Amino acid sequence: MAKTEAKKSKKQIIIEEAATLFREKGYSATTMRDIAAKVGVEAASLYNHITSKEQILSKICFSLAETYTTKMNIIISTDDSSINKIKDLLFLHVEINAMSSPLASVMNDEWRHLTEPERSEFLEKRRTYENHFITIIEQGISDGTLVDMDPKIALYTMLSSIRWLQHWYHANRDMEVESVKNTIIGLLMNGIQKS
Amino acid sequence: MAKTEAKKSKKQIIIEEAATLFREKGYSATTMRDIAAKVGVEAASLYNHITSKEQILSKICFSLAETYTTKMNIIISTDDSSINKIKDLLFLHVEINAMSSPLASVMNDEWRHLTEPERSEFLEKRRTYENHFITIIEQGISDGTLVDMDPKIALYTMLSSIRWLQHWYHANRDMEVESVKNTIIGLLMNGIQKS
DNA sequence: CATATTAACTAACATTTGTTAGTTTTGAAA
DNA sequence: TTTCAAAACTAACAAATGTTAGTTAATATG
Repeated sequence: MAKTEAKKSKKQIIIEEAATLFREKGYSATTMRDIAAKVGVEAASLYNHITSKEQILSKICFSLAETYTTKMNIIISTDDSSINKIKDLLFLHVEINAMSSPLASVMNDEWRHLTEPERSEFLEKRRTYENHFITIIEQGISDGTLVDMDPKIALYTMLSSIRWLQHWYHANRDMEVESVKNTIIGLLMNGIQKS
Repeated sequence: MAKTEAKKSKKQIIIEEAATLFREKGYSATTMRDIAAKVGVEAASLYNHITSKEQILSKICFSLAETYTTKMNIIISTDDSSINKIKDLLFLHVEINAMSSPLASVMNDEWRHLTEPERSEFLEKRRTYENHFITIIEQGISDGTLVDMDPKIALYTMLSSIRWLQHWYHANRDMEVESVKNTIIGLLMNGIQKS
């Protein structure tokens, strides 16, 4: 009563438990009965709250995609330098992947199990996001703050480099969040080689 | 007759077709009937050559793991500088992920569907590989050629950064292999920031 | 208390799954 | 041509899967 924690809807609980299982076993290997057991309910009861297994996946993918898009728009609209925008975006990715609700893992690895038209819609969103990111990198290259390189390769390499967090972080709690953040961003910015 | 190409065993063909499907749809979502169709045979016929679906996955994971281990041992046994050893290992990873037989993708993403005892055996091998890699990084740090940083974080970041190739490369053939290689290694060595 | 809605339950369905059994075809060696 | 093993086939299995139908319990509202 004292606490003002938003009471989670059962639907939300189902989605979160499902996400945990999807990260652990993958979408296809996770059964509705697995999810039901985690929620503490019979499989058939899930259908009072969700309409299909795929809808769960869809909700996960699109809700996180929405988060990325929103944050991206905020960062774009500032008049920060391109290199700072990139740093901000990388921090964002590190945070989402490390804080590791399982959402990141599922969105990145299981989107391919979406069926049409959600699949195309999702890929379209991702493409748009990547294009915005690439534009920022190109600005950095042309204003001379970034090394001249293929921006696409740079983007994929950077984003990919952060993904291990979603699988590893929750198993390696000995590492300090701040330390992980700074090491990764430092590496991407300046490399591992002492100059 | 003129060509001395090793005639592939049917078992090998099955494993390769399966690997392609596993990369595309994931292990669990790929059925024995899918594999059979690709091979051009009925599902039951596969069992004249392999003993189970899981054995296929197992063969894929361990054969590539073997490749990594062998190459690692060669690189370790040279008296090259630690930074050159690291470069060699990164090149190796780029090559395996880019040349992209689907093996890399499957080993990295689907190993968790191995059952015991293969699963533990695989993880053990991976651990050993990583530990060797970390040792090399530590040498580089203590001899002053590498930036002082957590070697574990550095390792995971570097290896992870290369993984996008396994999913993207075969779709983006417009990029030149050499260009991709050099951009990635350059980025990891010196970062994206102009100094 | 009466009532209406929400959400749980049991039972079952139609498919799909990996795999086995038993049989026929293929193709090389004799 | 006969023979024999390798490898294909058809048929079927038991188990597991996502989902629906129909019903009962729980909870909030009048």
